[in-house]
Amino acid sequence: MENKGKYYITTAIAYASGKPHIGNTYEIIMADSIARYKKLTGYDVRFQTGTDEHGQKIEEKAKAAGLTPKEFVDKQAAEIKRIFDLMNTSYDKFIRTTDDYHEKEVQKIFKKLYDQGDIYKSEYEGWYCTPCESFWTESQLVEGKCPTCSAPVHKEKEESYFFKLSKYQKQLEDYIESHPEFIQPESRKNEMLNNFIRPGLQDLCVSRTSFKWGIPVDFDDKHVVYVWIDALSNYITGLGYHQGEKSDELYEKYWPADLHLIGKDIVRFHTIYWPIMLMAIGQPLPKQVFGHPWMLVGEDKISKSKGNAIYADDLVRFFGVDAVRYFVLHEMPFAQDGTITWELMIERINSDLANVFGNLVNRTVAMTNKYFDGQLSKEFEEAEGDEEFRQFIINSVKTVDDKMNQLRVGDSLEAIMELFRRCNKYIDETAPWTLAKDEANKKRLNTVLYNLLEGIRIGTVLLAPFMPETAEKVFEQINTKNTSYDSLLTFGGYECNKVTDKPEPLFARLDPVKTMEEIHASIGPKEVKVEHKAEIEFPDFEKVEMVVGQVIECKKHPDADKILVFNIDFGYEQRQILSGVAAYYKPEELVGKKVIAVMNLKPRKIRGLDSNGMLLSAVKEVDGKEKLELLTSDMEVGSVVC
RNA sequence: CGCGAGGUAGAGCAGCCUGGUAGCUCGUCGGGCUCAUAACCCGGAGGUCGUUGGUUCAAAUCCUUCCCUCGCAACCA
Repeated sequence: MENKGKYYITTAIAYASGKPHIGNTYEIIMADSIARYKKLTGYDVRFQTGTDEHGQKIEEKAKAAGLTPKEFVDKQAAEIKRIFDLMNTSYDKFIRTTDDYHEKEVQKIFKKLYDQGDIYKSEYEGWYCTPCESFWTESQLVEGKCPTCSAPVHKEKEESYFFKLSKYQKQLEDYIESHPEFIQPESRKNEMLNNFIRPGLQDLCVSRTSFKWGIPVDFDDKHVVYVWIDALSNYITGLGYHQGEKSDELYEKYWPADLHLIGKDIVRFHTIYWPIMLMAIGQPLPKQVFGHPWMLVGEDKISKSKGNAIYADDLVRFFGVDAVRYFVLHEMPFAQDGTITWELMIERINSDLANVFGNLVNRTVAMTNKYFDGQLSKEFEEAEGDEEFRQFIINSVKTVDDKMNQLRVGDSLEAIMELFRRCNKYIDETAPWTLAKDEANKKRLNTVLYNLLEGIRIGTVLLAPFMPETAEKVFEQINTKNTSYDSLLTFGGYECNKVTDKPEPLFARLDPVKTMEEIHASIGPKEVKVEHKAEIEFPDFEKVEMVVGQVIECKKHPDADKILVFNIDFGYEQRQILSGVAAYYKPEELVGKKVIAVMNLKPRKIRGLDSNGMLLSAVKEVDGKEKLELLTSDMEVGSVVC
């Protein structure tokens, strides 16, 4: 096969603060399928992924876990790698931002930018709250005081290094405009230009003094390099880029990247900060950045705190690696968020993988055994419809290629399924079991089965980048070695080897009800993670003053969507209390209700209105939706709750 | 008027850029078939393409009004 040149693809590096859920895992599966497809079609591919291991959050999480940051990220990185391996992803390089060669290069890059005046030392000025040790912006302050503890704040300066993005703004804008394929999907391109670049780029804060777990700035050790320069440069340090010296061969060969595959939330960093960094160090820019959509569970964004997270290893345990790969790749639209639920997963496996694909292979192999003892010959007898069938199969190869070149992975898989559906239809059209009744039709029957096995072979070669293990199984069952991409360009590459005499079903059909029961039994209980608070003494509890009061008046907060403003009668006084229940109640339906309020909570302003207490309510997550009820009482107004 | 995405058959989506008979998968109903994993194949029912007005010979598609949903931001004492 002709060598089409090199192809360097990367995923974003995963933040090593927790276990990646299926939404995170989706990215590397997609990258893997693209990498494998490029390899199949004749590219010299390099595929890099890894972990982002610095930052305050990791520092804190490590502390909470009683580990050093390094011990903590070692554990996390191992877990992330395990999941990537479980998903059978063929990355060539797993980089960790704590790798020493990476740290060294980041320091050199930082120094280089500083020396040439692109990074300068300045001060970040903001409102500082001493008790909370936090900076706040003007707009975050509540009445000029700390929004968390209401303590007075003062202006304070934190020393920081800044990167002069503005210097490269014009150059970047020109690049983006003259390379329409650079940012994908295109809607993101306009977003970047209109919202960030054209209004003028703010200089970027690229160092921190507020935490220690990062790459030290080697000429100013109070500072650590903040995420941008550290994380983004992994794409070149992983290839052996050396600032100011000759880089490794790998770098010379593979850079610039052909594709950075990332989530849509970090498009900005990859299409603004990263290109500017590269311009500043005089390196070529990546050819394309694709911000893929997100995978949602039902209607919701996946989040651990919501408890709706679905993990790759659980999915694999129930469905197998390739079925999970198929699902996430097939189900994710190009530019719109996709949905995953256990039910959808079962449906897809049954209809596409078991019924259409698995069953096709099974019935074809079975007939080959039944009518020809498993071995066909190349003696053919044409009939009407054969040519159209062959054309359809060959056209599918082209369709898949078109779609893959546009990174439309889901559409590619759909085209492959379409091919298999066409094969099933061909069986019906030709009715091999009828041909088999008359020995005179032997040659014709041989032709029909040959066309089918060849269709399956072609479809399976196309499928291999997406479902590698399944493809291997099919190649074994139909006993073909002819699995090159070149062999797909003309119909007729199947060798007529003896097929397996005991075809195992590729995918078992799943009983939706039974499978869901099993899933609930196995996963359900674990999802409910109760986080208990520390034990308290009775006197602590006694400090809380709770009283029954009646709602006299209730209206929406004029400036806050989620908040209702209550006027509540406690018998001895009336109070205004604010509560964030607007999503659950209409104001008028609460008038007259007797609710329970905490009276001695420190008053606080919320978006301009005073709240002198807090209403009690019960909250629980039910079926992924938060359910809430304000607690009420039938007791007289003014009753003390204890 | 904070930013963004979206509203097309019971469900999930494509089509919209570049107007020209509304399409796919699942479900449902009916039929066919018996090689196969009760699978496969064919057909039917089901949509005034969120709403208003406009441009046009022609609008799901272009412009406009309003409504609704979902992210992000702010706010849940």
